[in-house]
Amino acid sequence: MSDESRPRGDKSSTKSRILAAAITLFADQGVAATGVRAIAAAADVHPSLIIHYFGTKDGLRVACDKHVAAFVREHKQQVMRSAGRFDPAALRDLQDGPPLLRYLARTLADGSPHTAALVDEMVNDAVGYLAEGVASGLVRETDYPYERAALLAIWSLGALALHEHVQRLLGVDLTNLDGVAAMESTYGRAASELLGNGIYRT
Amino acid sequence: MSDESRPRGDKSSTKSRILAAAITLFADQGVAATGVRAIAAAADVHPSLIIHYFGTKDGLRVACDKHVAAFVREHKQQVMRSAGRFDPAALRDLQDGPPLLRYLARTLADGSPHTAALVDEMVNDAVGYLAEGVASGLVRETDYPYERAALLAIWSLGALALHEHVQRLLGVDLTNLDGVAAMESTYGRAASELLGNGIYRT
DNA sequence: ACATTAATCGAACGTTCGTTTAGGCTTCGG
DNA sequence: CCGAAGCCTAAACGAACGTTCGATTAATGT
Repeated sequence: MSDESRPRGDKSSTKSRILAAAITLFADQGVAATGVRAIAAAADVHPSLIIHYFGTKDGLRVACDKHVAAFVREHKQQVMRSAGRFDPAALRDLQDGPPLLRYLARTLADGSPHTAALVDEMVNDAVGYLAEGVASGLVRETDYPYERAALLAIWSLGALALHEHVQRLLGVDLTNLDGVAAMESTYGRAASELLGNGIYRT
Repeated sequence: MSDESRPRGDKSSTKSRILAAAITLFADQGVAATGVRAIAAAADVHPSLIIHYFGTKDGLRVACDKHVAAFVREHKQQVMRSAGRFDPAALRDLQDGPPLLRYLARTLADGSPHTAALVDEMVNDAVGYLAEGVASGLVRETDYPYERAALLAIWSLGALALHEHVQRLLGVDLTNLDGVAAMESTYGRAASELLGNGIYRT
């Protein structure tokens, strides 16, 4: 490999290689079940280097949280599939790299402060989106706009958290899908019908 | 001769005390983050006794899965709150004892075979319930009854899995609620509106 | 009364955990 | 050239992990 611009190996990449490996393993097995040694092996570095860079294992977890949160903040609408508009191209970044959405799904259920803040932001954004929809006549009015937005967000993110079950039941992988495929999928079809008409006959 | 020898101490059942402690701690901290020693201390028994009864820690986890699954099977409709009918009295058992719903919420996201089977059952039951609703004219028809049932189940269970966020956003604790309170809650109100009318203006 | 069996404890096993400490290399400014 | 600085490794620490083994106690069958 050619590396001459940076000191040892790849400099800027080592830290992010650790981060990527950590996100992958945390997403796959959970944080508590993943040891620093396994992460180090996956990143091809020495375990103590992780401590050197991130201080502690929990520091690494926080760094992962922040990294994923930063990414999701840039692609909020795409993550909230069932209630938003789609920009398929923006999700291309998800196809490669560490499984950020699977990591998010993990931490949604595990509960981290950063994820909680992220969810709060998404709900507030959803309130705005839905208000725009109401103003343009596309979305029904409601007496409880905040609660409606919160519930839509919960349902979207809950489905993401249970993506294994969604995959098994509906054959759709919510963590590995771009927006177009989501709308054309079984999940998207059923969601459109439910949110379009409701279930109860009027 | 079949069942019991109740030799030592008081112990209505030491085994079930261990099970209850394990469910509580697993629900609170996750399986991987909970040690057998902590469970043993909570159940006030010696750690090796857990191994003696359940063979291995994973055997204990499986026993917890089965125990929770058995309980949920008896109260299926109550767990699937947003899509079903309610029998408030049947949930009284949840107020005391180990936090079975919190444990279920954990394993829904963590993924265990028993939980997956349980979810599959609930979806199939929901198909039946919804078909009855259609027959009685209460529920809209659909071209995709299975997908609709699956998605409703996913949303209900997903909200349960994200109960911490639901609590924070809507002030409702889905793991500690009986059916009536669920319908009167912010969550129930928003869910009724969404599933009743949909969001999109027709 | 005695042998049997189940229930429970106490102590230790070997492993893995997260972390610490010390020190090699490499690169580079003076 | 040299010493400082940064990247990274090697070896080891104490604690906690899941588990094993053997002994002790109490109920049961005969």
